[in-house]
Amino acid sequence: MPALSPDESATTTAGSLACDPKLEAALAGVGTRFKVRRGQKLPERQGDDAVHYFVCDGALYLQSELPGRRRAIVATYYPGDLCSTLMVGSGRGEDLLVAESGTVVRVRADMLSELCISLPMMSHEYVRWMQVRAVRVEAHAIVVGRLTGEERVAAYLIETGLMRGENRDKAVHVELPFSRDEVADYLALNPDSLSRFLSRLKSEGVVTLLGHRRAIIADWDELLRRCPLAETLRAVFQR
Amino acid sequence: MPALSPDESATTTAGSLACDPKLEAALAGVGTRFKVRRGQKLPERQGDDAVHYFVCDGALYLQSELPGRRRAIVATYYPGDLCSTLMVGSGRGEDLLVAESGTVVRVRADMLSELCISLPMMSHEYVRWMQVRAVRVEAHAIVVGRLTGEERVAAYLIETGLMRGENRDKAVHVELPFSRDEVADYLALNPDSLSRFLSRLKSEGVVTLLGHRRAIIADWDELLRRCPLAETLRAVFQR
DNA sequence: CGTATGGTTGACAATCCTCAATCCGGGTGG
DNA sequence: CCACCCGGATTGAGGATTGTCAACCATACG
Repeated sequence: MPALSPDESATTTAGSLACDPKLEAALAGVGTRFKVRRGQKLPERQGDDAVHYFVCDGALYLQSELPGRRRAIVATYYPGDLCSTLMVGSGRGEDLLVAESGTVVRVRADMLSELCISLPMMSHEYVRWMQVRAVRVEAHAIVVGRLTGEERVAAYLIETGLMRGENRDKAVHVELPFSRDEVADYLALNPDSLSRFLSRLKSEGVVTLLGHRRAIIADWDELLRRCPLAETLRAVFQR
Repeated sequence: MPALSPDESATTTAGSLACDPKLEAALAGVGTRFKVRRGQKLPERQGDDAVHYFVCDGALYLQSELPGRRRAIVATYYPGDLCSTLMVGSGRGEDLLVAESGTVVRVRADMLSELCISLPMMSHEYVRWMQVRAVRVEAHAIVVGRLTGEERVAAYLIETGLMRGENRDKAVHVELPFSRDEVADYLALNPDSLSRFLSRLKSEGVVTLLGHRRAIIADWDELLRRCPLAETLRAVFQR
């Protein structure tokens, strides 16, 4: 068993990862729990208040549109993550979108603040969410800034494998939440270039693609060797 | 007065920016206040505990070294910022360094947690620090991932101008905390390329460089026009 | 079974990196 | 006060990587 492989004990199917039910219940008590569909844009305000989205199921991402058909996907939110819109401004082209249909709990910012006072464990958890987010974005900044195209693709597969992969007889199966264009914008790559790098990994037997949304990482260790940030990613993307 | 210019009321010299004295005093009460010199590496542990550094004066940065002489500078910490080393692992090549000599307060992680319980305002501030940090790194990820070389250089000058600039008869004077190589690694650029882009901005009369560590942004508005992320940077780098 | 959407691939262009030569500025010693 | 030297900064030529555009292919869906 390689040290960096996804949790072997994970037997749930991808997309229905466990997230602390006590937290979810506490948040649902002061917020609204509802289903979201892929492609849906989540409002960053409720009236005049900022809101938080707790991901129960599915996946969200934060994008930023730039002039000239450039888009950056800055962060991905997985089940158990809290996405805060306190600093999101759609006036600056930033939007929170649903990558994979699922369930979220929406909580108004002031409600969460109150909850943090009445529930000390929530306060602790809130800080942890923010820290995890900061550290993940840092790792992501290194990926898009200093890695080559092929290393970036490896980094994405490692991230997704760690967050959503299942171990099946030495290979890792992953359901990919992103479309090609979304992966490309997440990795700051052109979709054409992304396709090339993926093809290379395919032809070298590291991964196999089943349809458009399912990948089998045949050689996990080889994938790790192809990404200089593998160790950091493991520390940061952990479920 | 351009809408995006650095605060006109700032009369302090760069490097001695104001940071909330009450916060600083509260932190100094449970931590250690000391001077740091440029180039110094700050330990990320104190015994077995993680620590936080509150920047009173000067500037810090977080770097990550990669195989093959690649280095990424992931974040810069200005006066008033709190740098948490909870997730920094020098085992993965990450280090916290001093860009500009100054003063910091070091607080052990458990001490800060206690302070957050006894002082509700500190808890609120802690969350805000983490959020600001995440949002800045997000903006930075867009800069290094999706902007062209020249746009990145403009982004850096805007960031530094907003955080440390002084308005003097329509121009903005800035003391740059980073060396050339550090700026290059912060922008995910090669030092040679950085030099080229700076020369272009110089020859076009947007900036003037005085010595190696001092810049005069002659045409602030033009600089903003050259960076598609100017509006976001203003929202995020604000003192 | 046809159409539509999205993914792949090839040729070429643009951008940025690498390496090496040159330049400049600041300190040192004559 | 000036010549010299050293380290960092600049600049040029050439190469590597990635982006662009267009044609082709596959998969999904009615």
